[in-house]
Amino acid sequence: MTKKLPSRRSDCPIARALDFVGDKWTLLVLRDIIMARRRYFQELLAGNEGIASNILANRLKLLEAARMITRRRDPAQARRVIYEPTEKALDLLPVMIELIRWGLKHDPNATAPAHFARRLAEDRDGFIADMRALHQRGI
Amino acid sequence: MTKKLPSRRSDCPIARALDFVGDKWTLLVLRDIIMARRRYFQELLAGNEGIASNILANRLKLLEAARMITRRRDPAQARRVIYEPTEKALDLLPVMIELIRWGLKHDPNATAPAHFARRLAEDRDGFIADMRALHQRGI
DNA sequence: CCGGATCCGTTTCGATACTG
DNA sequence: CAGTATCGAAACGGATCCGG
Repeated sequence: MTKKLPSRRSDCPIARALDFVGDKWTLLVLRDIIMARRRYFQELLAGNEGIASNILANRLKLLEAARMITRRRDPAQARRVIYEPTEKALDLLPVMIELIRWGLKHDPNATAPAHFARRLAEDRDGFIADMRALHQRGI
Repeated sequence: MTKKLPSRRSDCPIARALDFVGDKWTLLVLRDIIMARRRYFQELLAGNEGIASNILANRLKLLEAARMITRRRDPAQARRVIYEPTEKALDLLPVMIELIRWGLKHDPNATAPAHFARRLAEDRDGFIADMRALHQRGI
C-alpha cells in the first residue's frame, strides 16, 4: 500500500504542511515540476534520483487531490499527460529556496551552479518572482 | 528497526536536506526544541502531536549524529537530559517560517496566534533574529 | 509507446509495554 | 526520566503487467 491522504489532529501549520510534503519524495517531485520544469511522467521518472513509477504515480495523485498540480492531456500529442503546478505549489518556492540555502551552507556535499547559488544569496525574492513568472506565462 | 542515516547519491541541496528532515517527525521535534523551547524528553513527548517514545528517541539520536542538537545532563538534576539546538538547527528557522506562511495561506485549518501570524507576515527576519538570540543567550 | 496498476518482499512506523 | 523491546501496520521500491 502506498501513501494515503493523512488527517492530523493538530492545527499547527508546520505539522499540517508536513502531512503533504513531509516525506522523501513529494517535495522532490514538486522541485522537478517547478524548478526543473518537467511536465511528463517519463521526465519526472528520469529526474527524481530514481523514484519508482508506482511511488511517482501515487505522489502525482496525492498532489492533484491536494490541488498542488493539474493534470491534462497534451493537445499536441494525445497520449501524453501534462502535469503543471498550481499557485498553491508555486507558493512552496520559498520553502524550497530556504532548504537549498540551508544545504549549501551546512552540507559540504551539496552543490549548485555558481550563478544559481549567487542569485539565491543576493536576490532571493527576485529569483522566486522570476520562477513564478515563467510558469504563469506558460513558457 | 527505525530510521537510519541515509546516503543519497544526489548532490541536489533539496534532496540532501530531505535526507535529514524529509519525514513526518524530525522537523516537528526541531520545532519544539527551537520554537517552543522544549528541552527534555518528556516535554518533547508531550508536545509533538503524540509522537511515540521510540520514534522520538530515534530522531533525537539522528539529530545528534547530524550535529543539529546537543545532548547533556542537567547539572541541577542528574537524571535529566537536556537537548539544545546547534547553529545548524537554528539555521532551519527560515524553512520552518516559510512552511508556516504557506500553511497559513493555503490551509484553512491551520492556525497561529494572531500576534505570531502578524509578526511572520510583517517582520519575518526580525522574528527569526529574535528567536535565534534567545537560544544564543541561553535564556 | 505512455501512464500508470499490480504484485510482493523489505523497510520503517508507531502503539503499548517494559526497564535501568 | 529516558529511553528499549516487541510486534502488527503502513510505506517503500523493484519488477512486471496492462489499457489506450
